[in-house]
Amino acid sequence: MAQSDTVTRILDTAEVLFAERGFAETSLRNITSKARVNLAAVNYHFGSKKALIQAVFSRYLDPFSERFHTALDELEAHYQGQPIPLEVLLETMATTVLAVPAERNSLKVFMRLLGLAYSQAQGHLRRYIQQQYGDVFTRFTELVRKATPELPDAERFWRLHFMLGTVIFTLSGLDALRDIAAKDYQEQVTVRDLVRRLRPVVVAAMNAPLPAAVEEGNHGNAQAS
Amino acid sequence: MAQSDTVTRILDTAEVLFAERGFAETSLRNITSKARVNLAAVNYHFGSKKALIQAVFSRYLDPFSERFHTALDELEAHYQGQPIPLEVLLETMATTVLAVPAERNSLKVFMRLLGLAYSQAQGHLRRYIQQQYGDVFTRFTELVRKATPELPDAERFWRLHFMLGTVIFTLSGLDALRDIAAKDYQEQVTVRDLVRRLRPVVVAAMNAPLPAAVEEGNHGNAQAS
DNA sequence: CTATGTTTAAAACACCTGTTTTTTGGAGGG
DNA sequence: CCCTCCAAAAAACAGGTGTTTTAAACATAG
Repeated sequence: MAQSDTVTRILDTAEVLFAERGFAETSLRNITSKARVNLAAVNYHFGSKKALIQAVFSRYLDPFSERFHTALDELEAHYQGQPIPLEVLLETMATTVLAVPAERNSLKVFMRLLGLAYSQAQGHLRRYIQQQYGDVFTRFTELVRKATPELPDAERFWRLHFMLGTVIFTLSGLDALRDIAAKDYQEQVTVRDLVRRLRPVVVAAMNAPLPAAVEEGNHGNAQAS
Repeated sequence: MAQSDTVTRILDTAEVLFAERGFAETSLRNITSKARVNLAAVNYHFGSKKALIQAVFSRYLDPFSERFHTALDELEAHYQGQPIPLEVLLETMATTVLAVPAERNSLKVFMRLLGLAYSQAQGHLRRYIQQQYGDVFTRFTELVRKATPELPDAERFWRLHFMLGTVIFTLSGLDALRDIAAKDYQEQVTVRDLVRRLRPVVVAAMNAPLPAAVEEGNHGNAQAS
């Protein structure tokens, strides 16, 4: 019983503190004392603080990766080689992302962690995520490519990252934004409400007209919706 | 000569290291040794590390705030009470942002700093920026409101922050993204190129159709472009 | 030239960091 | 019963942190 109870208590506490304050600002003593666990337990069970950070991510990303793969399997089976519409792909991704933390902690923590993975230095983390979960992302982008054949590859690449920024930035900074929004519009916004607002914005952004060419006159300015 | 040279050397070095590694991961000894300045000089000239961080931001945001205010003055004078088109507002903001670091360090540093201000814990920084430069942002959003009268207030609020996330996320994580992009598309992307790509995406996102209503049937789904 | 106030330099301070080692506790299996 | 094994607790370690203090150098005004 006390077997792996310590491990999960460490993980549960660590993910919350990491999400709240970042990695460098969260000490092992913060974690272990709040988890009511001995300080040495972290290095005993995980080996190092870096390994603990990666373990926190794995506990979210492993289920996500698996669920998303099977969801894409089903989509591909259903569409039988035909390109899957962009809206369906985005909807599937959103659904999967929303489903994962439901069985764990809050979605907010998950998003904050993703945001930190990008913004904090922590080179080891980006490398770990890249080589551990890069294939899911690659598979998804390939499907998006088939769904938007009119988009130049580079343009699609950048727009996907634009939208990644939108989602991560919004949902990871949700608490602060929610405060401002509540102050100005006295409206209690939920995550699902935000996702509802995000959908048309993301679709419109992906379908935006191509930018004006850099050198020659404004050709290639056709509406793509 | 050695008068305020120490101060600027500290600021020049600090902003680069902060942008590269974040605030907590950058020690005063890192800064002072690289700037070839005595350790105590930081606390002597700035008072504390927090104050140094704020000083780094002020050196960017003070010129930006001033330039942006005068740019908006000119716009308002030119349009004489008529609503300023959204594209013009966005273009003006982009131009001002691009103009500020031209006389200082690179734009990349400026954007990284902005991203850190949001993502890092550092509550004092958000508070400082809010009460120091909040009025410029308020003025801008008010102009955007007049430019997009068909948008509900809450919707416009969220879309502005969606786009803020896009820009900050993209430009602050530019190095990492540039590496990936170069690997896949062997295309050396510049900041100005990215801004060119961002323009139609941001405009399309702001003009996206309203989201489906949350409770009742799908009314309120009118195209807003 | 002597004072005075300001800037640098060096050292010390008190504290916190991640990690390692040593010691203790308590189940199972022979 | 003893003994091994594994987890937990306590303590120690080596090093880094922001900040403060002390001492020296310097310029400038009286």
